[in-house]
Amino acid sequence: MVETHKLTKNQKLVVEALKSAEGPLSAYAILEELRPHGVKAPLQVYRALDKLMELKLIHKVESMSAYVACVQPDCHTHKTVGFAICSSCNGVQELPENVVSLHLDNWAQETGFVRSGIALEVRGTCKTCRENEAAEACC
Amino acid sequence: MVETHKLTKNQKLVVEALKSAEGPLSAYAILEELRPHGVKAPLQVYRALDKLMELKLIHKVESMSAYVACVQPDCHTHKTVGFAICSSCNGVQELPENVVSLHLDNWAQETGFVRSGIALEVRGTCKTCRENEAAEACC
DNA sequence: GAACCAATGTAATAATATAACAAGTCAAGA
DNA sequence: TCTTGACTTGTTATATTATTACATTGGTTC
Repeated sequence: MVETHKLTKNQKLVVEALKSAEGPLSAYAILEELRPHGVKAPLQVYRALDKLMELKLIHKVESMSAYVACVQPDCHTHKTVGFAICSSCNGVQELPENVVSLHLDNWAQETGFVRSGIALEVRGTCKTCRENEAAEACC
Repeated sequence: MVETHKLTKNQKLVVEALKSAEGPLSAYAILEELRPHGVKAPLQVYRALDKLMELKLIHKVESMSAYVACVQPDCHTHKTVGFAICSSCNGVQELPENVVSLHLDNWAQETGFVRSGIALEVRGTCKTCRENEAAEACC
């Protein structure tokens, strides 16, 4: 279990905002949401985000400049992290660790590159949006 | 062969700047480099970048907000693209297509997610930097 | 308490990216 | 040739994302 009780006030606020969000939030979206709770400046959010990423409680979706709470139960132990992002609804699904790593290990060994982390962002259209688009087109 | 002769003036300038660069360049770094050639505004660069990405002649390294010319000979046919980024020197190596795709296909089929593109950014330390660090530490 | 370290608050600014609109270019067809 | 329309361009202004710098607070250790 993660020791969430050690988090500071701002860190708790930020991680809770992300957990209760539908999808990824930008730093400034988080700021707006937390203004009523006394968070006033971008830096307060960014500092909390940095620490939370260090603790592997959240992730940054690089291609969106946005942040998500990790949904996988033992995510803080992951070395491999990926997302599937729907270009239509901006929804994000986490990719299980096993979809990626294997081949990379070989490549890393061959080239002498030592991995510390990975960002995998798959773009596409999710099932729901695809079905909606099909429904609109058919009639 | 790619039809580079169809590129507009700004597009040619931008792609050439990226090709002759050591590593990834930010949009504003490109702008500074091209000022002597009459490029004056960020939008001129961003528009060229957009088109070049559409043509698959260059790629964006999301986690650096920077852009690189594709080095793989048939890169414009790739659906899968990845980079290994050294956290020490910021150098970027392109990952061959075959290191990633397999497992993703299964996952995509299971979840009904239709892929259109992929951004894979592996963080770590490259061989050269690792050796340099080792040399510094040993004595 | 004094010294210290980490977290905080605040203001200012840097870096990255887009919106809005006017104007120029060029090929296809009347 | 003229004109229409799609596309590219130039320019200004502005939005969005992220960091620097510095003063302050709050607890921990000696």
